[in-house]
Amino acid sequence: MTVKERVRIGGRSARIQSAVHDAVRKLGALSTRNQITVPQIAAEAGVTPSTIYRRWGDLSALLADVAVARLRPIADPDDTGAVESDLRAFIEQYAEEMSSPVGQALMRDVLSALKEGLPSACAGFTCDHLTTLNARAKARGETPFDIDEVIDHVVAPIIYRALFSEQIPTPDYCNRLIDRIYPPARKRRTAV
Amino acid sequence: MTVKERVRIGGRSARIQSAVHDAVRKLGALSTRNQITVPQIAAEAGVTPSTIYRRWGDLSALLADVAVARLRPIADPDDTGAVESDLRAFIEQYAEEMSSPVGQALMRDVLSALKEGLPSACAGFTCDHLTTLNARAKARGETPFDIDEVIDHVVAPIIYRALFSEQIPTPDYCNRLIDRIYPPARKRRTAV
DNA sequence: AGCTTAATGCAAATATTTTGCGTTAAGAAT
DNA sequence: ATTCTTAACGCAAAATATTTGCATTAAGCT
Repeated sequence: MTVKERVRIGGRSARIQSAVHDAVRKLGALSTRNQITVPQIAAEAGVTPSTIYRRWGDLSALLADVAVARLRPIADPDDTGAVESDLRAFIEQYAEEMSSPVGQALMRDVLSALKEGLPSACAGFTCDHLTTLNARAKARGETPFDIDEVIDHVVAPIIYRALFSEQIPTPDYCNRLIDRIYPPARKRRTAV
Repeated sequence: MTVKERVRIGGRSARIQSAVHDAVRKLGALSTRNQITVPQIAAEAGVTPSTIYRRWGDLSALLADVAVARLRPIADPDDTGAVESDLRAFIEQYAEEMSSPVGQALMRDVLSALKEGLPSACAGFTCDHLTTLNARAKARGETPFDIDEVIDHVVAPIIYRALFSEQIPTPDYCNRLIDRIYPPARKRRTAV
């Protein structure tokens, strides 16, 4: 059994990682994906191109690494007081982000890299958020929603349209999807 | 107003297109996407690399061009005698194809190319098939299904899982999705 | 059959990627 | 705090990919 060598994560390695990621974000905002090259990123980050090739392998692996970092959540979804409104607020923001040009580009970067597990890791971020909303619901004594049902019938249609449709998912569209989980009959009653 | 120059589509142009597409398919079967290069494809097709760069622009545009050609349907879905079984048969085959390694690779090729309209064109192929099934239903005097509902709640979950999940959509899973369109109450009756 | 010109081949130039080897510094051990 | 091992990085050269100018081939119209 081979012993795993020690990977160095401090000092210079960390600085280079951060500089390269910042360079990718900056150049990504200024040009399209097929205009970005490793030598450009290296110059912007202040490293030599072979450093990038050695550490990441190729451009698509680097773009995916940065995309995963950007897609990884940094905070829990907003707490709106009830699980239904939590879900509606979360999904509306999620749809806005994922269907924006930046969101679409990040999803493409993740899917384009030939690295098994990346797309499912990103899907896991979404699943984690839904789990957080359900944990709150339970803490409030509310009935949690079916996470698989939300993924199949709310998240999947939104992502499918963000990637494959020329019409981006609107807030109305998202709320209509969620109406299948929370039918709006009570809303009609309170509207009278 | 500029006059569009005549594009030549016969003879040598057609042969080169066919040879290059065949070369991409052949090399795509033998290696992973990041191992394929334009010079390799050119050698396999018997053309010079600059021909490929001039005609397609870059490797990802070529891969997308070939992916679209492969995703474009060549026949109508099977006619099983009733719209529900037509849909079930179509979706089962669609899920099998799209979640296979080849299907996943083709979707990634289409999404990776920075060419607006390609992903939605491919989604259009699916929509066309659903329209065909509904035209048959109407011809039989049956009630057609809601195409948008099938796209959002059957197609989208399948494609989402094919791209983002480590578990591929199974026939059971697909049929459970379709059960939302055609609830299986009558099946329970005949099972007794 | 002749003509115009789009597409292609060829080769050179430019850019990117890969690789060997020396240098720097991360991090463990003392 | 110092020393030691060695992972990560820089540099430069080599290999490969991509781009471009120009000549040749042949598609398609008259």
